[in-house]
Amino acid sequence: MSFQPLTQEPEIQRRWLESGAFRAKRASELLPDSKTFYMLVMLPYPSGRIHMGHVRNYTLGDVTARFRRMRGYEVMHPLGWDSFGLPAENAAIKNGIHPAIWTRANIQEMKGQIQKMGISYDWDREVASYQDDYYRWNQWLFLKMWERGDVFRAMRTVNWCEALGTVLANEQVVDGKDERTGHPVTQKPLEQYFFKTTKYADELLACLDGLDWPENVKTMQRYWIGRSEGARLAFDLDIGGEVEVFTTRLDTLFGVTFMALSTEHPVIERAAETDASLKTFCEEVAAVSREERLTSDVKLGHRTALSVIHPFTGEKVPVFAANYVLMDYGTGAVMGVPAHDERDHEFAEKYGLAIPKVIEAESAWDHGILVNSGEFTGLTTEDAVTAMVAKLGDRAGKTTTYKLKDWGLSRQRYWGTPIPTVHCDTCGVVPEKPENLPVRLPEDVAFHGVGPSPLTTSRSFLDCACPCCGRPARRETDTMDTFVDSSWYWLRYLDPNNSQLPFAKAESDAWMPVDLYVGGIEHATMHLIYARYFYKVLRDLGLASGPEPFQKLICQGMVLKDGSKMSKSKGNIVDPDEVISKYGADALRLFMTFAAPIEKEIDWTGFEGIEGASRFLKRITRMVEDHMNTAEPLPAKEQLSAEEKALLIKLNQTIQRLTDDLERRYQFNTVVSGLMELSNVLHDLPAAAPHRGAVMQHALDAFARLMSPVAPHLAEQLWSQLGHAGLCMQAAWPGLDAQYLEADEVLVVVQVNGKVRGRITVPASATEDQRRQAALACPEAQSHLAGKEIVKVVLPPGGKLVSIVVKG
RNA sequence: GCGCCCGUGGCGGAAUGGCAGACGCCGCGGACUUAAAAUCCGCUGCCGGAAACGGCGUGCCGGUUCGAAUCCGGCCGGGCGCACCA
Repeated sequence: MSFQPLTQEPEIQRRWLESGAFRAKRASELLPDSKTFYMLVMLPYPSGRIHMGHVRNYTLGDVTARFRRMRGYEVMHPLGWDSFGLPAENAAIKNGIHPAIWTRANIQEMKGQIQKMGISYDWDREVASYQDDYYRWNQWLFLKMWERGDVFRAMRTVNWCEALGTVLANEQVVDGKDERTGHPVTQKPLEQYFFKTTKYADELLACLDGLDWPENVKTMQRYWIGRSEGARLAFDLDIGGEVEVFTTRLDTLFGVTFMALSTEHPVIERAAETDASLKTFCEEVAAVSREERLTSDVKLGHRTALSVIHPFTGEKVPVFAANYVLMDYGTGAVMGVPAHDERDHEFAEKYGLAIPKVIEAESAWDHGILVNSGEFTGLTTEDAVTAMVAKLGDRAGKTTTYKLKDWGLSRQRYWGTPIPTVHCDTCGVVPEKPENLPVRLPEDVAFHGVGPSPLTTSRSFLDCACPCCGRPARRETDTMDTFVDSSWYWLRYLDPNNSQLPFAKAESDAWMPVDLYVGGIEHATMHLIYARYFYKVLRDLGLASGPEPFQKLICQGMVLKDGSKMSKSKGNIVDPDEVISKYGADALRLFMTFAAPIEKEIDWTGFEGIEGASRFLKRITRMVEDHMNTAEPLPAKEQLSAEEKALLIKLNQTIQRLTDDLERRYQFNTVVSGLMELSNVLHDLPAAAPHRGAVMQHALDAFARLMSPVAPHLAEQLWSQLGHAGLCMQAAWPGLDAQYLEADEVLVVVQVNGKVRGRITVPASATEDQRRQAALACPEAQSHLAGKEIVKVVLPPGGKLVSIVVKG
């Protein structure tokens, strides 16, 4: 049978599904000595169509899953849908259809496309976050976290659009206006729910060291967590009360000439009530948009009528409101030491403040020895901090702060998991009872695109009984950030039908941690921090074991077209379906695997690459067609011709290399080049080779299995043609035959002073001394040795090279 | 500004301190064909040479080593992330 992917691939996909070959075992079915492998790809958003980024991601995951199955592992390889979020709601506004209908249709469409790729997902484990048997467990976990004190409520500013009467996400705000309608957007404080992620900041930081993740992702997370050791110190206000600062340089305390407070600091807000010009200043700072803040670092300040008292000198220090002090880091207040801090220096120069030097060091911003610092003069930075903390008593203490923020999970939206709390006039905000879950999204809603979330207008949703006192109460209308959905989904795959718990611990103990997680670099911080945080919470709830969910992470590069990202607006999308309907799934998979190393970008320049992949598959097919099946056993090594032996050596070297590439190196592109090299050698075997039939049968049997992870459809077809009854994907990965790993004679390179001057062939069994003698005798080397003194001869391990060092 | 990653033929890339450019794409020559496509055979880093062969060569400069694309230091260029974090 020739290469006819368009008719053959669907047929083979049907055989796979009927045989249940993709099904993963439950914990109870695993044997004590079963080796398991959990292959996970990032949860996709059902936008409507798959794109080349998905194709690349899923192909590489599938190659690994299929390879591990053939290596005898029990493999978990599931997929689901990140199916809550804004686009569905926008589509509902635009087209007048319910988000659920839009979402369901998209999932169906994309699932069909993925199935055409021949990806070996266990579809019985498919989950979708918009379904209530998924999101009820978001709610259940929320209640558990509430009980443990891991959830709290606090004020936070949001992007508020008065004209639309709604809250907007950061990416919806452009130039301080709603990007859709152009209505102005302002900042408005709102009471919202938070997860206490900072509670795990230290552990999240410490555990990074043990993870087999790309270094740049780990670095990004370390920076994101932003641990900083320093001290807190309280200054007394002249009008009573105090202001606490956080500083990493308590040793510079005698250099303080001003106090800079955030415009949102409570002390400033109170002062602004009686100080009109301060109030104006604060409003001006607040009016600066996010983008402007990011591009400009001009320092602005406003001197208040307040002062604080220096704890050692007793001098009065003026208090400023300043735009460069962030309310949500440290205490929102900074002690200004212009001589030893770059930002404070700029500020002091601008406002004419004194800049007294109190540290002697190489540069102004370095640690050093204290000067002009009273009794602390002469101490080092480190000793001074300790001494000052001791002297200041209750007023100061060493402390650690983080850039990591608590996770604000409230969204004022319809299409998300309802937060399971109730507002009661008597009891306040109280959690819903677990037995009342799920709190379902109401159906009696309309989508206008104006005004608050439809949840706030649905009587059937709003009206409820207080879980504490039973009196009429109002349901919470905030829904959860969709990052909650994606923070534990891989555990639900393990037990998708459990109606008692989000998942059974036996299942997570059997499969966790995930052995390989593949996805885009864009999730380096947010998703991958939230997911790690959730896993630690789940562990502390007794639901999961182990500190970390994802042992190995690979971030695959983007698929580009002519150097830029494929997007609808640019009109440069290459549709995977089109490629499959012309070349077949195997050709696309092969090209995606071969084109570049996994972490690099691929530029889809044209169809040359896919043509090449298709050509290779045709060549392989022809080779099997031209071969006559035989049951004749492989003859002993001594009986084989030189070419036949060479072929078997190449075969075994290829098996060894591919196994290492797939098992240890996760280097997929060289798997394909290895297959191509082997096919070239098979192709070159002379027609008259004495044992051609048996040798080719042996080699092709192995070849079909070696190509099976990358081009599984054609591998099945060839496997059948080669006379095998079962599925190739269920056959064992080829083993190594040690006698064919090395040739009888090996090539040895001869270097003179580091340059290659000759090549000799010696028996594989040659001793070091024999190799040395043969190298020295080699004529090409001789011409470079004549008249020179041999200083030494180096024979590195491996025996493939002799390095001669000469002088004169 | 700070941090991380990456610089190899016309292109994608290979080389796990040991023959730089595997494998593929493009291109060129040939076979088959009335012709074309497909397929098959061959060539293809640069300079010199008819060839044998020689020289140069992995962004640049230096170092370690018998030996460096690979390790170390400095610089140049590109990408990504963070960005007033006290």
